[in-house]
Amino acid sequence: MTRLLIADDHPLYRLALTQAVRGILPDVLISEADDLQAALAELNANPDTDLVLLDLHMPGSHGLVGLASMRAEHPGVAVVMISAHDDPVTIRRALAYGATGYLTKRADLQALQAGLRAVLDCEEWLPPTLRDAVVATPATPQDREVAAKLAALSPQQFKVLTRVADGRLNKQIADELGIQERTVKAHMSAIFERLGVSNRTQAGVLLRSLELSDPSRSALGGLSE
Amino acid sequence: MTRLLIADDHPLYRLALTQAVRGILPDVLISEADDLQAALAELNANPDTDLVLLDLHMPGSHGLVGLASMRAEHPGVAVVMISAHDDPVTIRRALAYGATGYLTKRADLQALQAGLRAVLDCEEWLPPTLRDAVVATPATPQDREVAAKLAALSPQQFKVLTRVADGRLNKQIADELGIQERTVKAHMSAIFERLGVSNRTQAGVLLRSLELSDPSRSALGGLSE
DNA sequence: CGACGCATCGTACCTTTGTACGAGCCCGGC
DNA sequence: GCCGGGCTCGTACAAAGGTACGATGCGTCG
Repeated sequence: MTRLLIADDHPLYRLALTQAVRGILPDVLISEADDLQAALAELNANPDTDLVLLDLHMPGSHGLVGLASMRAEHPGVAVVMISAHDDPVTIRRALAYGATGYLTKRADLQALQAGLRAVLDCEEWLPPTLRDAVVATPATPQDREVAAKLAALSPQQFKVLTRVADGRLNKQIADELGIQERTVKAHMSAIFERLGVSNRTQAGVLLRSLELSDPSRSALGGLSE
Repeated sequence: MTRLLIADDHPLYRLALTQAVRGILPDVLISEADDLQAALAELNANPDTDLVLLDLHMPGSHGLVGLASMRAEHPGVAVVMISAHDDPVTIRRALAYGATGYLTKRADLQALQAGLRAVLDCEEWLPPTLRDAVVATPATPQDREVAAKLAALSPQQFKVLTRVADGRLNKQIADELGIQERTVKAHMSAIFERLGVSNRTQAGVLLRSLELSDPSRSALGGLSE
């Protein structure tokens, strides 16, 4: 049985996506989430999910952070980005960070379903109108490097990193993850080594570099005092 | 005597700008810089500079960081952004962070000179083709808030902040600025209070939120071990 | 002139961070 | 079965970060 997760903060668009999916896969299991935290929780509850449709901009996940989180914590789940912001550079970056495909919100039902079919057949898929432009846009060495570094982190290390990037203290992170502060420190040392940085501020900045400027939102969502 | 600084990492484009300026102001004093550090040094050497033409993307300054740096350290100097990336949202953000105008690199000589004339007369200026779109694009509350917070910092505090955002240690910052580590700590406390954050990681992330994703470059230039 | 903000430096103290040594458990691949 | 890696936890220590009191001199602005 195919299981699918739709992560988008727009209820109506979730509905439209759901119907589009059901049009080609009538008996698919579909979960929904309206922010990154809920989406990750959903994946934890259903690790056998086959595919995630992930909005590029939603609460708790701005830009490619959500994508990287899912790839890190659930490497076996395919993720397709969905966005109205169909810029070749952005698409190329999404692919560099492990996206299986990229669907534009401007696509009509037929185009959307064509993309879904391809992705469900485990093919990489891009909007036909943008494919040439994306192919002509190589991933930057920096993106490749950051993607490789982040891919080298273990799932738990990535969780720690996301909280570091929010400015949390080791003790707070330990409480949130239900582990001891010493363990957090052990993870931090491993993170520093694999990312090639020397302190938490640099690690946080590196992760935050996955964010994209979003017209409608600030990049400072998670800062807590 | 009018003094002007052209900050762009493209020598040919600097030359073109220089000639455009001389076409309307034959005896202007023009300095050049090819990275942010050089530009700031030039401003320190010539605090009586009237106007800076600042590229949106150049070494050491990606996105709006350079703009904010200049506004913080030299509030009296007008800064005009120059970029081929003429997105209304970006332009609106630049204005929120204190830019006097925005010139697009796609402008021809006449359009460029028209813009320069306006700016030299201390008028705000935008590309005519984009003016309507920009006016229709309000600054986000988040941008206003961040801009207000950064504007509340003193010049020296801003210098400290930029180095914190590069992951430097207090001691390193002290050495770079030629002051004692205790003084850096005093600045840090003031910075935390004014930015409404509680540690250096959050402060660094806040400043880095001014960066814009640049196709040709990574956002991690300043990370040093 | 007086108030204010800025920048600098001082002392003392506690917290947080980061490292260096170590360890045991579990799981999946060779 | 063995090995390696991830995840967990342990102790001890050095370094850095952050706070709370303070102080001085220097400009600017009303």
